[in-house]
Amino acid sequence: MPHPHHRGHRSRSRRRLGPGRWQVHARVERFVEPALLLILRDGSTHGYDLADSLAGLLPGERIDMGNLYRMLRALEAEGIVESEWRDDLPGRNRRTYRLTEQGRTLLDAWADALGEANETIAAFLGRYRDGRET
Amino acid sequence: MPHPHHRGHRSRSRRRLGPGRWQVHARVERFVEPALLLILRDGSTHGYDLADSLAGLLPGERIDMGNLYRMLRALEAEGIVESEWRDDLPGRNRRTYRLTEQGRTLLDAWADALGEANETIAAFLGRYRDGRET
DNA sequence: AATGGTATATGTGTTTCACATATATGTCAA
DNA sequence: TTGACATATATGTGAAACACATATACCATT
Repeated sequence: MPHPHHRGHRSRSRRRLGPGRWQVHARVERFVEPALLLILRDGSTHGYDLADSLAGLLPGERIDMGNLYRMLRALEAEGIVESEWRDDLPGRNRRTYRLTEQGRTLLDAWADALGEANETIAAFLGRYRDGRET
Repeated sequence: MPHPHHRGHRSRSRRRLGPGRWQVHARVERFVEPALLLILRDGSTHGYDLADSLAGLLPGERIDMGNLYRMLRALEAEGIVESEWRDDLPGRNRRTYRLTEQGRTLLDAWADALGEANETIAAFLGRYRDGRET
C-alpha cells in the first residue's frame, strides 16, 4: 500500500518544465458543461458514451469520469437534463440522458457567453501581436 | 454585527435568474496572469495602476486587488516579474513591477495556449450553429 | 481632525477540479 | 469456470483558483 504522502502541488494551468520554462494550458472554466449540453442536443446517450463524444470537443483534455457523472446528476437535479434507466439495450444496464427545454435554454446562454469569451481572447491576442510586430 | 451564516452557494460561471433561466459567464482560468504579463510587456507600472489597465483586457470582470497583489508576489517569487520600491515618485510609495526574460517567455507560452483555446471555442460554436441552422 | 482616494497587503470560505478508489456487469479466451 | 479486461456508474478527498471581507498606512482636501 503506497503512501499518497505529499503529492507536489501542481497548478491546473501551468506546469514547470525547467527554469523559466512553463507548459501553459488555457482552459475555460466548466467547459465540459456546455460541451455536454451540445452533445445531448444532437441526440441522447448515456454517461460512458458521452466521454468519447466529449473528447472531440475537448482536444488535449483528459475526461474525468467521476466528475462527469457527478455533473450529470447535478444537472438532472436542476432540471437541465433528464435520465432513464435502460435494461432493454444490449450490454449491461445504463442510464440514458436527454436535454430538457431548460437545458436547451442554458445551452443557448453558454453559446452567447463563449462567443464573448472568444472576443476577449481575440482582443488579447490582437494586442499581443501588435507589440510583437513593431 | 451581521452573521455571515450560510451565504448561498454561488457558482462562478452560472447564476440562477429564475426557473430555467441562468446567467452564464465563460471565463478562462487564470486569465489575469497573461493579461498582467501583457500589460507589463508594454511598460512597467505598480499594482494599483495595473488594475485599471486590466479592466480594459477583462471586460465585465471585477478586478480583485487582494488576489492581484498576491499574484504579483507569487510571480516575483518565480522570477516572472521583478519589483522595486519607489519613494521618488509623487504620491505615496509604491512597488513598481517589470517583466523579466522568463516573464516574456511565459507570456509567449500563454499566447500560444490562448490561441488554442480560441480554436476550441470556435469549434464548439461552429457545431452549435450547424445544429441551429438545419 | 475627519473624510476620502491611493496603495499594498492578509484572512478565509466556496467552487472547481485532479486523482484515487469502489462496485457491478458483460465478454472473451485459456 | 476462472481470470482478465472492457463497460458502466458512481463516491472520497485534497488542492488550486477565486470571491469576498478586512487590515494598514499614506496623502490631499475640507
